[in-house]
Amino acid sequence: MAMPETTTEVPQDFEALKAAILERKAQLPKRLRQVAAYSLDNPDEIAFGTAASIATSAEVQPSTLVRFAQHFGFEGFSSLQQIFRARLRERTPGYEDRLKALSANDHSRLESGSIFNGFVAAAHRSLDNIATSVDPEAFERAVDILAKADTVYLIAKRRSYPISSYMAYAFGKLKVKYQLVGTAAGIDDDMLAMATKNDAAFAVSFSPYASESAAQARLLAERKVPVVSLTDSAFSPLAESSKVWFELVEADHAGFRSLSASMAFAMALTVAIAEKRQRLAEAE
Amino acid sequence: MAMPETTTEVPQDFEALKAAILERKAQLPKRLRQVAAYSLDNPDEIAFGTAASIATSAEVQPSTLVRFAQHFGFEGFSSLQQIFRARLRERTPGYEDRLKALSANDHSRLESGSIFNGFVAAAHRSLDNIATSVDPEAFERAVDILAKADTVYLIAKRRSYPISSYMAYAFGKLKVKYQLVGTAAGIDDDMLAMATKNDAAFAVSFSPYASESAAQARLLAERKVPVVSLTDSAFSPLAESSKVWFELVEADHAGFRSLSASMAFAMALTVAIAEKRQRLAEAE
DNA sequence: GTCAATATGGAATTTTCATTCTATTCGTTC
DNA sequence: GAACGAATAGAATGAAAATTCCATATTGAC
Repeated sequence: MAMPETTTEVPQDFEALKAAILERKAQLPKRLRQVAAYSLDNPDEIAFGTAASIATSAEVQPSTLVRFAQHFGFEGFSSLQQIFRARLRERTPGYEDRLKALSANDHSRLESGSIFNGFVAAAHRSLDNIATSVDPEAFERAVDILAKADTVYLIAKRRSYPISSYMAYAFGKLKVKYQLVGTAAGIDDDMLAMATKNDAAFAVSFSPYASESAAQARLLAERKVPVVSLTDSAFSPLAESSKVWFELVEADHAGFRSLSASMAFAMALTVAIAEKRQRLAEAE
Repeated sequence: MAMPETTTEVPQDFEALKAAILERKAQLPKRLRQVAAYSLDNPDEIAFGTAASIATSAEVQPSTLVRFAQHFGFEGFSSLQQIFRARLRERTPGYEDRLKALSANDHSRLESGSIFNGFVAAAHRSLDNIATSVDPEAFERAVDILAKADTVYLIAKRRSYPISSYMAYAFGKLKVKYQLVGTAAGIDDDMLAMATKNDAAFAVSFSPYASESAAQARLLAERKVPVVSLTDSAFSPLAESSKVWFELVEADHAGFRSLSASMAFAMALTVAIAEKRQRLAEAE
């Protein structure tokens, strides 16, 4: 066999390997590129899995893994795997060390660093908060209402718009009928006019409240469309129109409120609804 | 598969195993105690080694390792080894448990509760990850590029759209000129045609990649408009068009990736840009 | 000191896994 | 559009590893 090992250097550590993969990714054939992407996206899997399990997960054949390794000068898949294992050995992933990593990767040294750290910390605080402030039974009721709805109307403006736009994306993927309300001012009310009591709405609004959202929620409530809402205050005008409502106070940094907890909440709600829908559909 | 042990509980994570070992260490026979000590002193070896290599290193027989594992209720050595591997694999062990500990508000009792907990834990993990994976100097460069831009073009589709829609909202409040690209397909290119090298773009794209986003970023890059991007893989087609790019892998729950870390990143970037702009304006 | 129960060492066995081999597909070039 | 070469899938192979088994040693009780 003609060994190209004198010309091409075999990467000896993970960084070198990563660089080599990125450099040559463009010229790699389809399946090998697939492996290349998988290996950099899921390095832990490569480290621990067996050739067979990795192959399944990356949707290639085991033999492809071997060929991939040989392409980069390794003798076989096993010797390539050593690189991925060494990577985990080197950096101690203990929890205590992880916190130190924050200061080792010292953002605060640089001008914008403290801003970055501040937002990450605020997001953490928000998430800690959410676990205690959301009542699981209310959550269950909310899921129930929205899962039984024919179409889910998503109401959100301004700062809460990203939340509902995520939900819209996810609902689309999950095949849940929805209407995103809050884009163009004019057509909103026409949309809402079509809602019946077999539908339901999910409204998000944080202070300062967008008065339209509250008005739209009230409109729906009057027409017996059940409304679930997420706000940052029990005094929110949304609360009174809602069958179920959640109070979720996001932590802030420099006056800018985090959205991480709301986002996590929205994802959980979305997936829980989709799951419940599936169960309901199967029960029929 | 082993029968579900009714009398002795099999430790399911490293912490539980460690506790069990320490508790029963005194009553263990000589060789098993030897293994116990070795396993807690060299957990990485257990994770990566083979039964034979570990046996040699711990100066026992391979069969002793199997006996040791069975002593603690595992089926064999391999299943015990999984615990040691999981310890290295899980980026931040502790959050799932911490949430369970918070079970005064016991979500997991209810159906949708575990979904909720799962997403909160995933968000926490993502945030831990972001602190280590974002290079502060790259962040600084990104802020610099975008702060000096006349107009910031925000490019995002699908799952990343909520990110840029938040940035759009915040930029509006902060009086930073921006253009949100990604709403209606038709007018996007006309918008981008107006971009000059005095502008800049921020593109977000996660796999599966929206090819439009990549194409638009390339278009801008060709016209010397500096592009900063946020992706979840070095393989993202965005990376090659970007002056600065960030790789940010969000943790997932049940296959749904969190957005919390990206959101925190976006907020930090937005505010950092606005702040820098103000400083630049004052300096004039 | 003897017996029984438990623990241990080391070989035998079985299982699992990486690698190799070959037929087939895919993509190019002439 | 035919023919060649590269790339790939999937089964076959052989090596390595985990586990089991059994003979021997050690420990503790009476």
